[in-house]
Amino acid sequence: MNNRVRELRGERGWSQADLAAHLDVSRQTVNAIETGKYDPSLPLAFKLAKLFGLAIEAIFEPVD
Amino acid sequence: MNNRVRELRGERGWSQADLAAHLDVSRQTVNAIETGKYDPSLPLAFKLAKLFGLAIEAIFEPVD
DNA sequence: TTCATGTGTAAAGCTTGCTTTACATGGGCG
DNA sequence: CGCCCATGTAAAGCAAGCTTTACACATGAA
Repeated sequence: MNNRVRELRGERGWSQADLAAHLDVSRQTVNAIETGKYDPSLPLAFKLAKLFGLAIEAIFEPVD
Repeated sequence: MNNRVRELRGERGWSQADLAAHLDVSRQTVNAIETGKYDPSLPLAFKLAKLFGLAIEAIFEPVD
């Protein structure tokens, strides 16, 4: 699963810690998602989509 | 998180076992998602969306 | 140089997602 | 009645998501 989280975060000038605070998760979780260590849960994917004002499909892409 | 999986499955005349086979998961996993025991992973949500020809947002709704 | 900030990573531990096996119930059909 | 099918649920176990604490490194500013 590829994602555009780092790019979208960068557009807003946010640090990983800033984004983590907005999502109410740890900074390590944001880092793990950005670096592809694991995929977010579905609820967290929805939080990201809402925060960035995008559809989940516009942020995440199943790589198969 | 509410979802329309049971409804969408019903429209196709599929059993939980049928849907599970299409998704390559166990029947118990389909049942657990339909009965709200837990949410699917993001990759499984993408599989459901693709199978039903819908956006993830059209199947799942964060209840908050 | 010293310090703060941002990022990457690691370990231990808890919770959630998913598996296999198994049993119970209800409905329809012979 | 006896049988099949669909569904619900439970237990045990493994994998994935997320936490806290902690350390390393790079960059930029004082």
